[in-house]
Amino acid sequence: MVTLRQVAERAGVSIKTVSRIVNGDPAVNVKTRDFVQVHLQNLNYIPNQAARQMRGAVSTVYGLMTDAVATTPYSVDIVRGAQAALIEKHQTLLIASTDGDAAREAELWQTFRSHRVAGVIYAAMFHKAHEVGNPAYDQSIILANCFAPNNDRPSILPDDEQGGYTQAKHVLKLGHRRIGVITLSLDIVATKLRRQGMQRAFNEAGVSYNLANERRGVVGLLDNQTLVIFEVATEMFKSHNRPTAIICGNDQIAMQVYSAAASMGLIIPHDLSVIGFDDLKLISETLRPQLTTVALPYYEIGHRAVELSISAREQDENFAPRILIPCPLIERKSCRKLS
Amino acid sequence: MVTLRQVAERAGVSIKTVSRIVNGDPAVNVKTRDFVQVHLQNLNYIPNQAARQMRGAVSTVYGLMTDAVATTPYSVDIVRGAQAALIEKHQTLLIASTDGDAAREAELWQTFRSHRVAGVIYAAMFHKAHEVGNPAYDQSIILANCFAPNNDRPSILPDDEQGGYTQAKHVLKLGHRRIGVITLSLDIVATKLRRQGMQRAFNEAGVSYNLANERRGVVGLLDNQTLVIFEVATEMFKSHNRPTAIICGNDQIAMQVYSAAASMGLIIPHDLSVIGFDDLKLISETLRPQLTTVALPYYEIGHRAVELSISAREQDENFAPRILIPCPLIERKSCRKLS
DNA sequence: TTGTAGGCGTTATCAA
DNA sequence: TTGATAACGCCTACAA
Repeated sequence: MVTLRQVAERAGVSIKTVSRIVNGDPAVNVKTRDFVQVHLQNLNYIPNQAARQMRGAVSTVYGLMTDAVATTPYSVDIVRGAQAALIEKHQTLLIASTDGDAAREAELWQTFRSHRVAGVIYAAMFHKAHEVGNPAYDQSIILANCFAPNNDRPSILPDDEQGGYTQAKHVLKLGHRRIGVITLSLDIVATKLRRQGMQRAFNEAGVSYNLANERRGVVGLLDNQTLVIFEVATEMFKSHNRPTAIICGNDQIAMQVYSAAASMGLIIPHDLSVIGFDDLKLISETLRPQLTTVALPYYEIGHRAVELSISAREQDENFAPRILIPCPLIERKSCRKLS
Repeated sequence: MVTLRQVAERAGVSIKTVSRIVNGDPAVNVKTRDFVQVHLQNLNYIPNQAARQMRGAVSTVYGLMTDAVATTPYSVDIVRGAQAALIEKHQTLLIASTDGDAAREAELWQTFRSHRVAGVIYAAMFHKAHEVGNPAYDQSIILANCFAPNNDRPSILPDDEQGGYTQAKHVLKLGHRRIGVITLSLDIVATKLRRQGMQRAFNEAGVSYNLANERRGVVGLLDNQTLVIFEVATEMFKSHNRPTAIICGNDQIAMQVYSAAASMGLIIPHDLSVIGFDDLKLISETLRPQLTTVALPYYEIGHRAVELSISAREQDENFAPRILIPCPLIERKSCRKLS
């Protein structure tokens, strides 16, 4: 690798002069600059980050730690969002996955420390609590799509309460009153929050939220039991008072509802309105009719997490905001207005 | 950050002694070792990678460059595979995305060079040719899910020819003879390769591959035109000689075929066998019946790419193997044996 | 406007 | 078995 010294020798100037030029210091003669720049080009000089950083400069590398267990495929958009935010600032991203293993996580904190990363984002692949297992990491840690049990760390989260509200509000506004709900498992954070949101929407509309119309689904993406939804939906449709709209805990559930509806001869959205959650485009854009749903703002979460990480460096250690990112309604073709 | 010097002072030994202990040099008195190790622990010493690397050690960081345009959600498994392979070797991964922009790519080569990464993997999100745009990167570059137009770089690719063969072989073996094919766009590499594979299977079975049964689909995942498949399939089913099996270019196409079949009252697999490609679990495991398909081995591709990168460091510059990873058949419930 | 000296944290060399 | 010294490439402080 070419060093400043080598360029300096070729150009017949001092190391410092070359350094100035590389770093755009204006205090340098234009002629010298142009002259040296040619050599810089010819030798294809690239500054050595390690050396720069050792000299005391702030690291240009951020760390991103993920727990890639039971991954939903679109949650990697968190990573994309983070990358995008970082590239704007000419920073780079060191990435690693714990696979949900605490020992691995501990190792990774060491690794990140060893690289003196400027900050780290811990990103969970679904919304949950996570106690960061680092005994002694001293830079900023931002939680993305997860939160500290004691709320003592900055975190960026999807606003699931608002998401549930948005789902319910949408179908209510379209005039639906007999509304079925098929949720994810009750033990995940998002389910509870969304239900609160739905209840709020029902209250506002002066409709009582009828638990009897709620069914519990299954969360596991890779879980064969998701097929259970088909039965659940079918049973709902057989009811003498069958719902005119179904609110689903995610798009996969909605997909099953489509199947169940088709098998009973119900036409969506004419006979039945369906609204999903997540906006898994693979599903939402491929279903016929395309699925109206509420999106999980993963990209935005990653993006904001990086911004927060950067700004956190100037905060004191009690800095622990909890930032909620809205889940937008994505209107497509699966809901109709009752007249 | 704690340095060797600080530990040395505390322990009352020389810097070099501490260094020896940190690096597991056996030439050190056991007593000294134990004694110093206590201080190492107490002060929570972590070696500074930048300093180590500057001293001339080999970098422990690899670079991964992706082109995240029009991403299929599961192709990120390439990244997972790469991470897994790297963690086994206690290496880390610097990651960045070009977004398909050549200027950005050029910048990234500089960045990677600047960090003196030990090697880089360029991973495409779908199988294609890619001319690496690096004027002067001198370490090993491995192409994952893509290949150099001149075949002058090592690359790891899915064996699409074998994948197509596997699809066709499967339905032929089940006794199907009237077989419809809905491909991806013809301008992508995979389509041509898979068709060759299908033709090979047909030849082996002594059946002629009838182009009249082939329809061209659309590749764009985010493309509304995928809905066109529904019409294509419906038209096929209306034919007086309707196919008993459909080979699909991907699982999304298969999903559309399911819809079309349902709307015509055809039961899968009784009236129609369907085989997909990609194994997008979100779809393949959620469809009813679950979809028989051929998987794209993304994880494996990422894993092998890293292994290749590591071994490539000892090769001369003409090292340019082209390694094909098989696409395995994932048998589920959507195909039946004709009796 | 340009250059010199020194030091960042680590490891290799050589000496004790 | 241990330690002093130099060097890696860069940048800051200071001087010319």
